[in-house]
Amino acid sequence: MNRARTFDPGAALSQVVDLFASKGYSETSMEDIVQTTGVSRYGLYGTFGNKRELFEQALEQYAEGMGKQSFLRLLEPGASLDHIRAIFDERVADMSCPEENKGCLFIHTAMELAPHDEELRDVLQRFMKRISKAFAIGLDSAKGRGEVAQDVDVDAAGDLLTSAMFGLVVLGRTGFPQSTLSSIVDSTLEPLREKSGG
Amino acid sequence: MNRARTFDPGAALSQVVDLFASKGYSETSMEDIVQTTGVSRYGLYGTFGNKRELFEQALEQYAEGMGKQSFLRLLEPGASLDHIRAIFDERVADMSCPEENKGCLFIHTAMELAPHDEELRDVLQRFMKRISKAFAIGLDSAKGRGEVAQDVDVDAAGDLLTSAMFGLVVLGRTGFPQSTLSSIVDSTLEPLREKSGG
DNA sequence: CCCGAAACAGAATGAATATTCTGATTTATT
DNA sequence: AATAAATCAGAATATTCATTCTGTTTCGGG
Repeated sequence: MNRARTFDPGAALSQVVDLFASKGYSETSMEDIVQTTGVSRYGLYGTFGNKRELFEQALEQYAEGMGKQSFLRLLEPGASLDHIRAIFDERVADMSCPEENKGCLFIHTAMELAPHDEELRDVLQRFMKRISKAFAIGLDSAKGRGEVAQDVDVDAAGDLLTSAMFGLVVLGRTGFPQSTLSSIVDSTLEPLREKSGG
Repeated sequence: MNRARTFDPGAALSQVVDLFASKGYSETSMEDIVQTTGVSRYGLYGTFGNKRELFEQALEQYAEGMGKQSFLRLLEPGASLDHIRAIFDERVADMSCPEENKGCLFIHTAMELAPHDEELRDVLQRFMKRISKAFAIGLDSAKGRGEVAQDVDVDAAGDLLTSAMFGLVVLGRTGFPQSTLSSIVDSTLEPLREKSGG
């Protein structure tokens, strides 16, 4: 009886995620979203609600994507310091490719929306805690492999790595070269490492 | 012959700095600025140019203020690790006072404007490099006092601390408690410290 | 093959925004 | 005191934005 939807909501949301991650909330207009996704206003509002709700769903898909792409590995038994290093290296690579203009939906949310949107702030905080926890679990696993020093507090180090990741993105956005970002990653991870042959 | 200006441009700019630092560029309207400063549109446009130019001047005043308030100490001969710690603690205190809603004009500039405004990106990069350099000089001084380990590369560590400061602000904005932020500061600075009595 | 419910494309709406304009007001000099 | 230049407060303008509305098109069930 009804006409079928002509777009795939998941695919459209992915494109919306990229837009918001690159430009943030205020600088991304519904017109941008219509143009980029090819979905009509009717479809967007009917499927996702208003802009604010669309952003929330984008944030959730972004977090899920980050989890699957990067952090799930840290929860597996064989997780090593190399896995953690790889997560930072991917982030550095993203930031060193200016034409792709990848940003960070977490930072945009924190800076633009979190202070006056309690719900988004809580959602964001939950996601960040999940990242810290994943780092902590990965570090614990790496400790078991003798890669991380025994005296490292993995929970505290998890928060440290989460925070460090955001700092890295901010420097990447201001155009610092890949070499600088990589050096910061080195400086961040080096102190955690078990000194071999001391 | 002419009527005198009824406002102090420096004081007005200070208020504009606070507005932009708290809410960023897009979310701060000229109407906000008129209301907060009490300065008429005529006065604002006549004195500072358009919004973009006003922002640039705010960014410069912000950087100067940060320098005078925080980083100049690191250039003096007696600079110690405690001075560096104090800079982070002040930042943590700012972020732990939600009603003041202090933000960071550097991060807002990096996330909102730097990718598509080459001039602001270069200005911002210059300010960040200055901060890294100040940290490096402070670390070198602290090294001379035996507080920082001899094998620390102060230039690399300067970049690390700059990046860490931004990560801290992002976590502060998403509502993490002061204890978490302080713990991250501990984890950041601890590896630099000379091990006493080893 | 037709009907109606749902989706489509895009026009319409109303609010917000950056910037400019206007008439009244002030003040240093004559 | 009178003048002219500059400032002021706020109205006017033109644009952009989020959201809603409208007439048209599609397509499953009778």
